[in-house]
Amino acid sequence: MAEVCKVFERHAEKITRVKRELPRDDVIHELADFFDAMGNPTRLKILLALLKEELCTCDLTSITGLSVSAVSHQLRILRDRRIVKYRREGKNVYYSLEDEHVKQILRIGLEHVMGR
Amino acid sequence: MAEVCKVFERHAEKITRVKRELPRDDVIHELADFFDAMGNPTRLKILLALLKEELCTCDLTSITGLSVSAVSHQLRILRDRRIVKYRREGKNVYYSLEDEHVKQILRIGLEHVMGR
DNA sequence: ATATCGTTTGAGCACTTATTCAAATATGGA
DNA sequence: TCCATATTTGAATAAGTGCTCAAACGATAT
Repeated sequence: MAEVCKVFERHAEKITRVKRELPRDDVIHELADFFDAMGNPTRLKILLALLKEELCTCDLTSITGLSVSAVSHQLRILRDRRIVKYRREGKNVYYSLEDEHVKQILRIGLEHVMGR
Repeated sequence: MAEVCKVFERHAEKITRVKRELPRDDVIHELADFFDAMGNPTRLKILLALLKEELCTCDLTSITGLSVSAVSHQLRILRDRRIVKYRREGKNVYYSLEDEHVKQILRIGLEHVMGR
């Protein structure tokens, strides 16, 4: 790394300013994990389904067409990254989207890919 | 797959409704690719830098602290998925964010991880 | 044309990740 | 208690990903 080109001298100011204004590395990592969680077809399908309404693991299995185990593994990732929340009701565990941010991002993303 | 549990019978209506309202699979894949592109620390750092201003490959190398090659590879992914656009000016290639959707999503995402 | 600078590309490799399978756990009912 | 249903978990594996290195490309200047 760090085979800096001559541009550095000309752009030095700009570069240090941008560097200084950038979020801390741990914030960047956390945000990357957040987007990464939505960046997989299976997990995204789960999230888009939950954008409609609360659903249990079994519902999501039927909706995605995957095995119960596969869905549960993906749900764990979404839980760990606080993108979905859940509640137990008898034998079922119901999942829903964590907050408005998640919903907004899903809607804007949809708009983005639909409109082109 | 498809080892559907008994819940299916009770939730049949709900499930088919959600299924019907879900975007087409190709749309979901495209959207997943979109989020996936932001779901990597290096690429995300590049995007957050570009949220501040237009920058050339070399600037981004210096900002990320990675090799020119590594940055260029990641820029290719961001280009292919239409998350950044670019223009050539002499020997330099300047990159910037594709549109308002991308900027909005980055800002909301930041809000999401910062506020907790 | 030759050289230099900035950038891109392809191959290769270490590392990560999504799914499957088998087994474990949790809840409610007979 | 024992059983069925719903869900979670861990190990294993096949497929995918990010980086490095070496080479090529494109633009400008000499």
